[in-house]
Formats: sequence, C-alpha cells, structure tokens
Amino acid sequence: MRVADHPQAGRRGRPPGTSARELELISLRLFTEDGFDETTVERIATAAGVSKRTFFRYFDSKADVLWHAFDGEVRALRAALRAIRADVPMMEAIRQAVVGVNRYRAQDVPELRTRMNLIGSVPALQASAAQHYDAWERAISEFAAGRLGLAADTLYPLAIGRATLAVCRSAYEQWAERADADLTVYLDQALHAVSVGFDPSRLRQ
Amino acid sequence: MRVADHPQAGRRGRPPGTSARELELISLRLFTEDGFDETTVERIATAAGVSKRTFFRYFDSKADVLWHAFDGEVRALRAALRAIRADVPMMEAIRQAVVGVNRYRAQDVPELRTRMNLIGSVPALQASAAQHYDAWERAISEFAAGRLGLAADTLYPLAIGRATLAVCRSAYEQWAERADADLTVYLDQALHAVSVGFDPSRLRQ
DNA sequence: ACGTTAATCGTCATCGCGTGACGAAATCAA
DNA sequence: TTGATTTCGTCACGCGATGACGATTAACGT
Repeated sequence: MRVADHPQAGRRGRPPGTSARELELISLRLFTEDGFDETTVERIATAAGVSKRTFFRYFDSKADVLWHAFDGEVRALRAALRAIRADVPMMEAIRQAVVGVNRYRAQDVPELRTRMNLIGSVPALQASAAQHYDAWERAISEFAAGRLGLAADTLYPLAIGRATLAVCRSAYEQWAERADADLTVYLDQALHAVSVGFDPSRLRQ
Repeated sequence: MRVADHPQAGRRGRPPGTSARELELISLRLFTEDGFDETTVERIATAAGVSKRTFFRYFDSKADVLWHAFDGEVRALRAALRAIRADVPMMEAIRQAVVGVNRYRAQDVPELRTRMNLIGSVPALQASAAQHYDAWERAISEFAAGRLGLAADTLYPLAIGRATLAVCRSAYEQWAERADADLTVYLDQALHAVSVGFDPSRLRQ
C-alpha cells in the first residue's frame, strides 16, 4: 500500500517527477517486452526519468506495480455488496456483486488482459498475489459473516471468501488466455458452479 | 524442488554434512524464536554447521524449507483420489481423499501446528505458498477433469481444484490457531460446506 | 523581494537473498 | 595408490529493498 496520486491544487513543495500510473504503464511495457525477472527496477526508473529510490517511494515492491489497479477495486466490491438487497440469497448476492464490478470498458480490456497474463505466468508475481487478494477475500468474508450471523474470522465466512476468490481467479485466467467471450460470462459461470456445490448434474454446459 | 535425501549404501563421494530434515528442524526453531525475517540463512547454516551456499543446495529459497513436508503429501493425495471407487460422487470423493491423507499421528501435531502458524502469520511465507499449492490444486483438478470428462485446464476443473484448496486452507488455519478439535473435523466441515454450495440452510452448526 | 515551510527527489551506504564458478575435501572403486 | 565421484566452502556478483541525509522545487507569509 503506497501510491497516493492526489493531484491537489495549492499544494506546496517540489512537484512529483512522475506518477504511479506512468510507472505502471512503463513497467507493463518492459515486463512484456523483456520479462519480469529480466527487467530491473533501475531500468523502469530510468525509463520514467527518476531514480530507483523514487520507484520504491511509489510502490513497496517491484511486483506491486502490477496490482495497483486491482487494489482499488476492493472498495468497489464492498460497495456493490452493500447495495444488494437483503432478500437476495447470499451466494446469489455475491455473484451479482462480483460480476457487477467486473464490467470493463472495451478500451481497458487489452491492458487488463496483459496484466493478467503476466500475473498468471510469472512465479514471482503469483507469489506477490497473496497479500493483495487478502483484502478482496475479507470483503466477501465479512459480507458472508453478516448474512450467517457469524464472526468474519470463523470457518464458513473464511471459506466462502477464499472459495469465491478461487473460482474467480480461474475465470480470470480462462478469460485471459482464451479470448472467446466476455469476462463476466466466465465469472458468472464460475460463481454459479460454486453456488451449486460443483454438482455435475447442475453445472452448465 | 530440491532435497534429495536418498541415503544410498555403497555410494561414492564426500558424505553430506547435514540433511534437509536437520535444516528444517533448525529453521523451524529459529523462525519461532526470532521470527522469519529476522533469521538470516547464514544463521541457519551456521547452526547446522554448514555454509550458506550449502543451505541453498538443499532448498531453493529460505521459505521453501517450511514447505518440505507439504510437498511430499501431494503424492499421497493423488493416490487417495485414485483409490476412491468410481460410484462415489465427485465432491464426496474429494472430501474422503483429502480428509484421509490428513490424519496425523499425535506426535506430529505440534510441529505441524507450529509450521502452519508460521505460514499463516508471516507475509513472506504466504507469498511463497502459491507455487507449492499449485501441485496440490492440480491433483484435485485432474481428478475432477476425469469425472467431468473435461480437460484439466478448463474452467470447472480449475475452479474445483482451487476452491477445494481454498476451503482446506481455511480449515487448516482455524485448526492451527484454535486447538479445540481434530484437524479432520475442520476439513470435513469445510468440504461439506463447499459441496452444498455454502447454502446457509444446509450448513452444519 | 526574501526567508520560511513543505513536499519530492537523488545520492550514498547497507543488508540479505540467491546464483555461478571453481577448487578443496572426503569417500569408494579399481 | 590412483582415479572417479559427490559434497562442500570460498569468492564474487547482481538485484531487491531500506534508512539517512542533504538538495531541489514550489507555495506561502511578511
């Protein structure tokens, strides 16, 4: 967690020499061109016209630069869950909320797909995923805890949060490598599957 | 993946100065005493009477030393899945297999709990989890793929493998921090929950 | 116009992880 | 004893990440 990005008027001090977004775009390009491990932070920083030290003032690690966008969507997920009416069944509510916050504009799709392909193929990035997924899982867990009347750190809410993320990650990856359908279709299918307990006779074809 | 540990008779060459198991026990002790981040590989190696370089000949990273035991259990899981009769429903088969390979002897429980507490609390260890979980997930995915008549890298098998791991991790953690029941009880409860789609009216109290 | 305050940045030093290269040590076999 | 084999230690190095500290750049107050 770093990255302020608050373009404030009337602020003092030396103006930023770059932005988190610029570092993100440069990193994305270099990672796809040369590979994640082969791209040093020094190179990214130089390409952005700043020093290596400055990069680490924007992001806590080299991997975090790719999770910038994802982190912001947790707030959207929480808001979507709050907006669901109380008479919608729990797993159906989760499905609606998750699918709702994953409707991307067409112009954002290529970058999203590039990012997910990197995350899905580079071990160092998969390793960095855990801490970023944590907040997402908790959002689901706390919603489930409220519905079930349990604490969020007990078995069922925890399991629901993680299982939900698990199937969504599968949907993301299928969508990222194949390009034959909308992301929401995959998510909807995956979340439907978990809500019927993966019962083969109830899985959609 | 490293760690040979093949005590071969009639072999040539200089005998090993330590073993993976010894390094594992020493690491476990130092990690709990001083913390994972505070314990350098240099210290572990010195405590084992070898050099830092030798540690990295046994394990690929400092974190991997804690996953040594876990990696070995994937083979057991695959075998357990193969042994399930074909007329047992898919999710029920998975539940039986997972619970079956997680019956630990009483004397192994303290070390297991120590390891899981570390993995659950140290970010660097959580990050290292991804690559070790991968083989476990694939074992489940491939079993599900066989039952569903699908490829293992398609949505449903992938989702089943990951969701299964997700709820099992929740069970592991609940068991590791509370100490009020057998691990298999938590696992059974978590796997039952996913098999009924987390339907509140069908969750056990 | 000038000094003050505030924010960002660059440089430098440092630590630890992880890896490659290469020779030394220890054991068995011929 | 000699040679082959296996493990080990030393050395060097690159890179990620962090702390300290002074230099830059701008707005603000007088």
